Amino acid sequence: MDSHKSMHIPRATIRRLAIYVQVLENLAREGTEIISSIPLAEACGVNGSQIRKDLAYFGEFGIRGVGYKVISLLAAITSALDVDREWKMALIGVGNLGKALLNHSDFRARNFNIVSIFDCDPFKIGEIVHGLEVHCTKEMPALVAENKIEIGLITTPPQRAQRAATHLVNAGITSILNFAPARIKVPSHVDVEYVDFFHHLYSLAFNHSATRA
Amino acid sequence: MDSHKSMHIPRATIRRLAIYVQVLENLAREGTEIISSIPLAEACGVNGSQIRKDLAYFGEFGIRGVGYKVISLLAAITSALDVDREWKMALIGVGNLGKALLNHSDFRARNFNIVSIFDCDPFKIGEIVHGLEVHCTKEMPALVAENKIEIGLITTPPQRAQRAATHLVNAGITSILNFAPARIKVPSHVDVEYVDFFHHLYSLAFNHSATRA
DNA sequence: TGCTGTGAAGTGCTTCACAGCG
DNA sequence: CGCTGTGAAGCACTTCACAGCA
Repeated sequence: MDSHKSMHIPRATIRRLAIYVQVLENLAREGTEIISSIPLAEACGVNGSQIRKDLAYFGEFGIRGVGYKVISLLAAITSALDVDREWKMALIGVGNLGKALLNHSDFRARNFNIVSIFDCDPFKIGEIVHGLEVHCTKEMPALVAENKIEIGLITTPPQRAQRAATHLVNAGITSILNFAPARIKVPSHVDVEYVDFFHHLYSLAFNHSATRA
Repeated sequence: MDSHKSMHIPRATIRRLAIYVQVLENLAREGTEIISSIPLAEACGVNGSQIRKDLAYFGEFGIRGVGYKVISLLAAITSALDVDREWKMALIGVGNLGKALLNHSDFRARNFNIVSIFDCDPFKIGEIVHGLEVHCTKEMPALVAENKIEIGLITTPPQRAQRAATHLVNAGITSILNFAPARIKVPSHVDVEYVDFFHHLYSLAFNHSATRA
């Protein structure tokens, strides 16, 4: 394992690191101090070597013959993911979903903060929602620069998701989390993640029926 | 492609079918009648042969030299996924998140209906939330059987997610959608999907930092 | 002629198996 | 002695390339 910075890290590894964080946080809360790869893997629902290999992309964090210190492993992973600092976010689409997210206190707890909100409905612009003024999308470039916003959340209806994405990209945003049930087209340097729990319900439905076929 | 029922279908294919449904629904809404695999693939963010191969697991739905009829392909996929019928669901954990989901009208539109809700807080039991009475988890086996519930939604805090899962499994549920930020342990015949958008934020954060390193 | 459906080739991730260290 | 870290083997999914049909 040579210079960790230069090598390609699988997408699948990154997704699992988020799981490890979740499980390690719960272990830390319960007071577990040391854990070895196999029980940690079981708690995460993966294979033991998987964890060791995933971690190896970033360095050596374990103690041979012993295991991993929960607290310091957690710190190492959050540092590797760069989620041990503040991230500022913009939200576009102040409807039901947007408001529900603004009420979601976990953002602040994890240092992912929504600092500007936007809508294209003239009746909503100027309204104060959860302490934030709803801005017109025209003001996005200025506010993104001014507030050092790095992530955009799309919570519009599907018809307006593409327009919202384009606004974000034009404002200089390169990381987008899209809650709208629509795929969006963005330049290749922009990174998009999709959140849609109907996808998960569809998987459950299919497997349910396949299992009982 | 012989008898479609018997062959193994990759998890990855099922996940993509949900994307195809989403995109086809939007195409249908915009009035597109026919689409061929390559433009459909672009709209979905995947490769053209990927779509053709995914569909081949279930049958032949295209017209050679022409493409796919949007409406009938949509019907074919929703039928293959078994999401063209009603699914009844139970929700455990009537907190902020649980209430937000109960208000989420898309469930009804897609025929995934929450028909019973549970909590272990004695102060909440008996309360009416969105037209449903909050039940004690003890009543779960009876209500699951009576209402023919097939899917369980966990919206408890992480500490109580495992207990909620165990209640669901004991009540005969074999499909669980877990919104709590904790992994749960269930027997191998039970299928669990996890929804946690912090996982997606972590991916965005990592890629953001990696790209600019 | 154009696009689907599909075997074959290619790729990347997962798991194994064990050397190496605490 | 036990568990980590890691090359090598295995497996699953993706992409290619084209035969075959409308």
